[in-house]
Amino acid sequence: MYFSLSRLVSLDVKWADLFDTSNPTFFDQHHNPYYELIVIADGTVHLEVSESRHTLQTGESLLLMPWEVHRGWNAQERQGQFFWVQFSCNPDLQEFVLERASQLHIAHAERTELRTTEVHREDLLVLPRRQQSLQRYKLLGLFEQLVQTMKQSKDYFRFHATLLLGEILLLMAGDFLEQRQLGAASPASYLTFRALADHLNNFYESDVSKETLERVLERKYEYLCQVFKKYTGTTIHHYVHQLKIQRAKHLLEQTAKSVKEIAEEVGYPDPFYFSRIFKKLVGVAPQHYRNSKP
DNA sequence: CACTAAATGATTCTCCAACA
DNA sequence: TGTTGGAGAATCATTTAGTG
Repeated sequence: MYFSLSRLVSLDVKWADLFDTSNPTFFDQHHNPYYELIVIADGTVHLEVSESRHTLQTGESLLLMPWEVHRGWNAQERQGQFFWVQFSCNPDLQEFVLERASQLHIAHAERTELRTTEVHREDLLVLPRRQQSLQRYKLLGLFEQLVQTMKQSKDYFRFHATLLLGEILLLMAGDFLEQRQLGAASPASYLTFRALADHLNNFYESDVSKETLERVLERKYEYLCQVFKKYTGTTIHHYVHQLKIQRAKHLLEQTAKSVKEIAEEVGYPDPFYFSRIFKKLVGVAPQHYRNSKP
């Protein structure tokens, strides 16, 4: 079973601690209103979670859903210690159906965020319900820090705890990716795409013609379009317009420059054309946009 | 998989005029 | 000063077929 976590999530650590299974309450029923992540710190832990019984070794992790009932079992065997953290998460974790291994690849590299203000897609972290970490000491180290942080309750400890939890989740998701032997090498086309996007980001107001792009990147334009579309879902010039308009909006709000000057500055020699594009992308004409802002 | 050539359809861009 | 619209030319985007 797998879960996906949105990149745009807000996390909140509720509590974290180290639990020793010699504590007699280990065999009582436990449940809580939050997500709970358990990582075995030492020894073996026998844990029963809603009817299914797990035997977890050091470094293994188990992700519990809110209100999921869990308790220890197998009282005969000696058991160890585990870290746990309870957290809330918005949006919630989604159950993730992993049909093909390639889905992970898509989550990892297929679409990329550009430098515009709009969010084109959410990258999802994929977290397995149960997993043995490849970097168990790093994981346990992070947990140790998390528990310390929550105990000290000073400075920005809640903020720090959130970052630590994020790092823990990222580490686990990264491990999972690696275990799938995916996400290792970036394809060459991705590097081409990066170079292209960098060029657009830097020169969008001056020179992004077909010829220049071919010359700078030493690839045929047809290919560049193909690659750009593949990673972003949009076209080169649509992206350039977005960059220009984004800057124009800023200039309209923050300066007293005329529309004509702004058009010139962001890369539209023809102010008539600038107006038209602005209207198309923003919904209102430049001057109206400026007037509507306080 | 990375890339090119060629063909074709799509859109963007320029320039002009009319109007608020 | 700024917005909107049209017409035609210039560019751009996409597809298909093909190479190593």
